[in-house]
Amino acid sequence: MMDKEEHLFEVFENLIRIKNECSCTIFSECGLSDMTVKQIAYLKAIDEQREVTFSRLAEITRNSKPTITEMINKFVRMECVYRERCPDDGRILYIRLTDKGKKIAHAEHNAMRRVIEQMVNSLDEHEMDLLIGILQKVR
Amino acid sequence: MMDKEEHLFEVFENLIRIKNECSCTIFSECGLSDMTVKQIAYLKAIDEQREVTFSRLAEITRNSKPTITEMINKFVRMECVYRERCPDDGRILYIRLTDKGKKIAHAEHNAMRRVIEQMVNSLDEHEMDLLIGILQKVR
DNA sequence: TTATGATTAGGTATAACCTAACTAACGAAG
DNA sequence: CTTCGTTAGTTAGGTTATACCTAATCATAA
Repeated sequence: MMDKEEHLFEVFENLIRIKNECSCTIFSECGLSDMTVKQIAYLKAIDEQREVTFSRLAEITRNSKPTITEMINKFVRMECVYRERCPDDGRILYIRLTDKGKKIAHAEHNAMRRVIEQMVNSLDEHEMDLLIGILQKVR
Repeated sequence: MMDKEEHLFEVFENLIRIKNECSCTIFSECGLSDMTVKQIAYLKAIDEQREVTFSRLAEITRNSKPTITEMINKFVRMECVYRERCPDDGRILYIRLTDKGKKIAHAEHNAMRRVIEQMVNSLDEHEMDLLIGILQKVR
């Protein structure tokens, strides 16, 4: 049994490697290999909220509003987000992700997609069913 | 087919989630949730080399020697590494990982192991064979 | 006119790097 | 066996950038 565990380990290492390669490709496609984990987390936070304002983001991330302004200015320089004024209330600005911002926020997700696509290409329908059946059992 | 892809995606998301939970557990077991990606990469570099010295690490990481001294002092404060003088040449110091340092360097690896262990517990031998057979086909 | 949302100004702390100068230890030459 | 050049690591001191903050200001809404 130990032997099988080892084998399974190698197989999964391989899959994770493929996934990481995909993430890296996506990040370098955006020309942002040096982005910090925190920055990516912030972009994700912006993505998850809809219609997020500066005050709201300050609340969520537990930072002061000037910190958020600074952060957003940086993201604007990086072309990841833009400001959109609320049509009903001129004081409010929404923070929106650009295509590039979305790409980064979804990078992990998309890397996963690419690996799955590779699977779909490598496996037949029967194997897919088997795989789904087996992996569903793991909790 | 689209439907199966979606299904497979969910199944894998679940596995990755389990793995990430494991990594987080391992990091917080070390009381170091705020470690940077770079620091972990450096610990891994120390782990991969054997008998690594300050000069060698400066070479590998393309930093100056004072930078390495500073970095190692920090890791010593974090109780991740210690210095060991070379018995044959008093000028040379080896950088060694403590148990905590090793734990961090191997965190990803160990998280993977835990997930595999969960698989081994959830699946019978036949299912394991099937799984290995199927996943090996993905390249 | 007061409250609210965002920005600006100005400041602090720390990280992550650097060069130059120093100390300790080795090893070969005289 | 001393001395001198070399090597390994450290210290001192500096730079630059990041990531935060408070207080004050500006624009808009109610």
